[in-house]
Amino acid sequence: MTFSEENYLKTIYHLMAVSDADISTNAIAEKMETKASSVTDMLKKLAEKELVNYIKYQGVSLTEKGQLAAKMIVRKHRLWETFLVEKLDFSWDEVHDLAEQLEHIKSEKLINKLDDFLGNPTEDPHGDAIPDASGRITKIEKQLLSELEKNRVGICVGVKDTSSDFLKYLDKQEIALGSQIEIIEKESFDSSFRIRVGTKEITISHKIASNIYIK
Amino acid sequence: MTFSEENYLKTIYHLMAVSDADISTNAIAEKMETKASSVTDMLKKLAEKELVNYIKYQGVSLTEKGQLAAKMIVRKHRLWETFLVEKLDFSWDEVHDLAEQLEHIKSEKLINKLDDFLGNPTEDPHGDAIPDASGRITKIEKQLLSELEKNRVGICVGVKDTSSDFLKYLDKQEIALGSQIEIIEKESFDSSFRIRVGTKEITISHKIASNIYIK
DNA sequence: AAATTGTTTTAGACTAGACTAAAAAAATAT
DNA sequence: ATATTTTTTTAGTCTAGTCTAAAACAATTT
Repeated sequence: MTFSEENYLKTIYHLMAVSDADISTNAIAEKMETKASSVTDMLKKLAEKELVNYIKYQGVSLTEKGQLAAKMIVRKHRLWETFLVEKLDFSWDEVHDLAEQLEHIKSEKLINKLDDFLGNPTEDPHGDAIPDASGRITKIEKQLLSELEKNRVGICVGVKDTSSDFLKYLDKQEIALGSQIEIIEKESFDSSFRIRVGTKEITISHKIASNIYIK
Repeated sequence: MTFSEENYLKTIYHLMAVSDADISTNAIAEKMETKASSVTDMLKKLAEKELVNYIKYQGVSLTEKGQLAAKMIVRKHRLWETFLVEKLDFSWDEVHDLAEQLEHIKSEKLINKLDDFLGNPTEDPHGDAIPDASGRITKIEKQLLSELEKNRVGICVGVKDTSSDFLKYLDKQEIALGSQIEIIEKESFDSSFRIRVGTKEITISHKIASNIYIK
């Protein structure tokens, strides 16, 4: 499987995780910052290899085989991210692009040994689940901070948006995985939140609150 | 720089280390298992980028810039090999192909952090020198086992041939980096050697003896 | 010095993956 | 129901890197 094929599979996998319905050519093109015509070409190729179910003009979904392949790429991505943060001391906003490269290294043995070396983690540095060697995923129960009631307290267990900008913002506010967060007030006018992080009190927008997972 | 460009540079670098004279198109083609015409195409491209000095029909050599780039690839290759053996518990005959992939990961920061994580090693698991971040190489004084006199004792500090077959043979004979080796007898008829490795006495051919470095 | 052999380069073709522009199909609006 | 807009596909072009076959050059032999 080529790098490009792997990137398409991964993108379709992530899109399927949020949409249920078949994935459109345009949705893939947009996410990958490429053109719809390029996507069509690749979908034909992936369908030929029985990695996706593709019907002209009707969108695409992963086959069992494609799903497993995609999970293995996600597994690699998240294990490498964990390695970079835990062992090489990278911060959580730096690791995505590097993992995008490392996820294409071809060796089952390597990734399984890396998994063991890291102590078989079930979540990556952003709180996302790491599929095991057979593709099984341990679901983490969590909810968005924005869904929490006033006066409730929770622990930050993940982030929805993993962009560098958002993660740097969280660093600045001293919000990290494991941080205790308490909802002090919900402002109905602009849906912003007054929260306590550790000992500090800060105000965050609804957009921020709806990108933080709490347990 | 593309993967392919990097592979050509690395090959030229390794050929220059053993030959002094300019490197021929055919030598590169043979080492890379490709065709001479493909090599010519790439040499033009590398010359264009001022990574090599190339004159039609006269062979090629690395420029300063090319040399540094090649060293950085070798550095990455050898640091990843060290990581695989030291941290992930791979054996020394398994790591070459994996390092061929990992050496193309693009990030200076990553490789420097990996270097630190490994304790800034100066040699890889085969006893080859690892260039530092600025390309400097700590020369290791060593000689071939085949050049040693009778009754001399030395420590294995490296191997010349790093093929999986040869390394597996050494494993079988219980020869590893750090093994003490004593020359018991040199057989003049076939130039074979009677040696003691640790407590065991074995016979090895001249070919074997001329691929083991001793200090 | 000419002929032969071997090496290297050129010319032209191929593939994967991207692109643009145009055509076809589907969805939406009137 | 027809017209318009949007989405998707097709057709054809481009680039990087490879290849084969032929031509050009260099080295060796006679």
